[in-house]
Amino acid sequence: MITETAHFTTEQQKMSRYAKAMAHPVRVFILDFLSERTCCYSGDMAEELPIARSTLSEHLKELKKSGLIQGEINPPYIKYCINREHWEEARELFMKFYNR
Amino acid sequence: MITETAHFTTEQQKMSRYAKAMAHPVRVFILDFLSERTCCYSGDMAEELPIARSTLSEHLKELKKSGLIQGEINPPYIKYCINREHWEEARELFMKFYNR
DNA sequence: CCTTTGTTTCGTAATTCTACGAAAAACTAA
DNA sequence: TTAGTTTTTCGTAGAATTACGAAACAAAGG
Repeated sequence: MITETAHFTTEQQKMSRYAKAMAHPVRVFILDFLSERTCCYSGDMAEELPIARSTLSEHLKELKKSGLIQGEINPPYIKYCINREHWEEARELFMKFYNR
Repeated sequence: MITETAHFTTEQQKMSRYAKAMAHPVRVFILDFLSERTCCYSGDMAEELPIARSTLSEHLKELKKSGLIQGEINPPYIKYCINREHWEEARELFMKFYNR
């Protein structure tokens, strides 16, 4: 993997990171699901997905890593929601990218 | 990999495919580069990227597979350009996705 | 203290991605 | 025909992704 970031603009690097977060149907589903409600728990999504809970957990971790979602621990639950700040950043990047 | 597509909408599947195409800085660079001019050759891009030509070729293949670009053979050159139809589809999907 | 509950982490395995150089392909020009 | 140009395909290798079940965690309730 090329990590010589010098050749790419910050925007190009951010774009690719957000895109990577969205590069799996389960993760797009999660983002859709979360943006339809204020927040929800991992279990709510697990019921609607044909994957193991541990797998869902890994996808949630990926999305957290990208910044698009955040998880608030409230044991034994974890409340997930969209991270509006990064969502907005991604929105602007994709807007700018596609509208030309 | 989950290919039981029944659980995901067509839009979710398309989104994830377009996002996957954009999930690498080199490929974002290529899309940027192509959308700044009408068309160009593989060699034009190779000069500006710190990767082997064969690697660039693989990234171009990925982008072609996604539909975002197309290549017109004009030996010994291959003229690449944005595929406007699929670009527009991706644009609309990302718009709809992020604007809510 | 032990159990239950919701979730994550770990160990593991199969698949996919990224990358390179060497070789092949495809057409032109000499 | 031979040589030259541009680009892709192939063989290979290492890294990352996706997936699962078992085990671990962390707090609440009995």
